[in-house]
Amino acid sequence: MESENQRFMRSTQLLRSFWNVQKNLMRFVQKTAVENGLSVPQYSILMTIAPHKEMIQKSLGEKTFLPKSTLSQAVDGLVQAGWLNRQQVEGNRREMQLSLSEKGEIFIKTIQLQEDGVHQTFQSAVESLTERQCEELLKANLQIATYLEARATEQGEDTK
Amino acid sequence: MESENQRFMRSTQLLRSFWNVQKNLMRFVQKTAVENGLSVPQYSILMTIAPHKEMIQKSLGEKTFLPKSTLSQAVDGLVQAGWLNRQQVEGNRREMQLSLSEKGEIFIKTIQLQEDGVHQTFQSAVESLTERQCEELLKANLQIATYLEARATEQGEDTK
DNA sequence: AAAGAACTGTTCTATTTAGAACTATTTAGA
DNA sequence: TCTAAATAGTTCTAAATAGAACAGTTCTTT
Repeated sequence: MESENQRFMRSTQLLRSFWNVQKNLMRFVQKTAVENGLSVPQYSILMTIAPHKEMIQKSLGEKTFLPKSTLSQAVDGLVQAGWLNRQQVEGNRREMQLSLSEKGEIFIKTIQLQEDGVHQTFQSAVESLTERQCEELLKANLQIATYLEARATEQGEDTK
Repeated sequence: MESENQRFMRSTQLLRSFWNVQKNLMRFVQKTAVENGLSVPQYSILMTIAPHKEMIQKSLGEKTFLPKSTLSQAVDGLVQAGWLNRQQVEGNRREMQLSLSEKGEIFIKTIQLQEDGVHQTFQSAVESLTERQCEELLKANLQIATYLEARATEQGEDTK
């Protein structure tokens, strides 16, 4: 049987290790974003929409957790820059359908290939991990993220 | 032998999983910070200084990666709130010695014990992991963070 | 089908953040 | 030892961010 204190120390240590990865990752994200003329929210939006090609703005908000004012402005910038198309959803004039333009798709691919960008750098970082380690990591991360997400929605059932 | 493309997909998947943890973690960090009247940088500073009790502002900058203007202002707020003490380093009038006040130490402990704060929530999240999983996670995170940090300093040898 | 509640997104404003210029001090080197 | 370069931190300013109020639309209830 392990003491409450031990459990606390272990989780603190883990939290620190995640925080550490986070800080380092954010440095690269920030740099990659700026180098491509994007804000961090904008970068985040593009990477979120990338695998789907198109999304309702609402779901984008749910995925990215960006406050809706931030989201709205960030999207606006992306539309102006020509990376995203925006139009009202057919049959629901409240919602906004966002989709990657062709230029936008190419832009994302370019970003992902940039030497010294987040993507390439992270890929190198991950290369030192074994196949098993990767799988374990994916599993653990998913487990943690899922738990946190559940806790968050369970608490903040209120407006935002 | 595995294709370049497979490696890319795997790393993308991993990057997404970290980004996912990151987003969820940040929601709680943000919330915890605000509830205690702190900005995110200020929260970050307190958590960084916590295990050492005192630090030179310079090293704080190196640990947190905060731009020095942000750091300066955040520290100033913490000093004004009475959580930190600040004085010139003995024998070097450029550097600033920062240390937790007694109030500050208590404050941090309080934060860490808050139900629904990052710390307690993360602890619950981690409870579902096995002992082995924790160790693996720590190792992998350390490996990744270390790599990223090395890459960053190797590139950005310039000023900031 | 009218009234009110809920929803989606935008706009407005205040706050936070961060680059750039600056001040003060220390270190290096000629 | 004098000058130039480097360092540590602060201040100033512009930009990014996010809460609050808002506008328009849809859904619910009666």
